[in-house]
Amino acid sequence: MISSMEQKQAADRIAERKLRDKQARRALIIGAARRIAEHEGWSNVTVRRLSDEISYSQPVLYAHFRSREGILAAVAIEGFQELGLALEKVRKRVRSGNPVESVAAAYLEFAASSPALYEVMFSLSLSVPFGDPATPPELRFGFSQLLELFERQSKPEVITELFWASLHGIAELTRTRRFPRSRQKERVRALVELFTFQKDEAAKAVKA
Amino acid sequence: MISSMEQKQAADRIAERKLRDKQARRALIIGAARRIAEHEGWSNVTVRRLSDEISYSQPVLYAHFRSREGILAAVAIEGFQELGLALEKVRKRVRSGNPVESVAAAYLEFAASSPALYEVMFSLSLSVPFGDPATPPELRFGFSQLLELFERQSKPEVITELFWASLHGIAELTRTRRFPRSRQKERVRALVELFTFQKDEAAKAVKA
DNA sequence: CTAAAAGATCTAGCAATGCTACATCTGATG
DNA sequence: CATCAGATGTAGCATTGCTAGATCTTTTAG
Repeated sequence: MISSMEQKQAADRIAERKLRDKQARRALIIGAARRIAEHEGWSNVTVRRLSDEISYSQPVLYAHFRSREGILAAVAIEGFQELGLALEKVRKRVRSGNPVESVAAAYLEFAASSPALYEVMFSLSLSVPFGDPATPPELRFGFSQLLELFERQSKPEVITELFWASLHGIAELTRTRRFPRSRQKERVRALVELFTFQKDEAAKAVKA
Repeated sequence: MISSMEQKQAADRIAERKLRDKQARRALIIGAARRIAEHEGWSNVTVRRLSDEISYSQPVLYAHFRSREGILAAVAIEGFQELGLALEKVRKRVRSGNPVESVAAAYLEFAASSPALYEVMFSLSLSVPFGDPATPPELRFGFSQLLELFERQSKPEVITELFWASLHGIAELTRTRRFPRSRQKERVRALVELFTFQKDEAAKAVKA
């Protein structure tokens, strides 16, 4: 009886180790994809190149992901997770100053420092409305960080969506070089001004 | 002498006709690409499919465009032209009401009614800063339409870029289904409110 | 009017890609 | 130790963008 128990445990250990190995390899694939994309663009992220990079044959990749697009989707989700964490960090840490400004800067910094990552996050159609329960939690997490900024406003969802859209537009048009980087600071300043609501709207008028 | 003259003219005629034919075929290619993209997505716009569609062999396409991407770029430029015209039309026609609102609605209507066209306009990197003289005039035209909306503001370029970024963000996040369509009207209303500047800022406060 | 030259168009094929059926090899099991 | 299951590799298919060379058509020149 004991022997069978021990065997069971041994089998479990083996299963665990195999799972760890598998997850490690999965992380290796995702990491390679990110690295190549960031240095040489997504068109150079081919299945053959990835299999080379991790020193396995191509079919191994298909044991981890359904398709090439599945790999990109995994990278994108990782990106959303990191973006959410970055925003949360800034929002929680900065007590002084305008939180809207801090979060906006953090968002744009994220997009600018990992352009390929940001690109894949939005070029894919793993897109489901945020309300939908099928939406991966990583996606909702980032949104919720923005939401907290405006929860005191009259229509938080609408304002949050608008704020996100503006940030995304700036990030995207900057990434594709349609906006000159030279005016970026002014753009952010103007954005923050638009989305900073005084408790008393009249205060602004009086001040001016 | 006269005979040689006549020959010259005949040769010109032929050259003209050939040019017309070539342009017509070019338009045919672009049209087919747009149609297929809008119905079946850009991944179905293959060189073979296009050559089928216009009843020519594939190499003919390369007499018109350097590459497949060149075809997409041509479609994108056509798109920018049409967007610019649509905005101009609305801006000039609507005298009553808020021009910012009309233009915003027209922009989003354009993006929503031709999602594939809008997609290719911004997914390609035919992207050069607007200041750059190498930028196709079609691209600058659309921007100039938005610019006129805010030319009385203190920093028209910055406000215009911000407005454009917001519109683009809304369009893109709606197209990829990250925003529920149900709140679209409210989003536009909030956007318009943010970008409508009273001559006297106090008026708003007083009114409230 | 006819032959040569120029130009337009097609056929056929290359290299690269995503993906997969099948063979092989390794390691766990009794 | 033999067997069997699962992991991994080999080899190949269909599709893609693109192009060299052959073929056919039109223009030019004698």
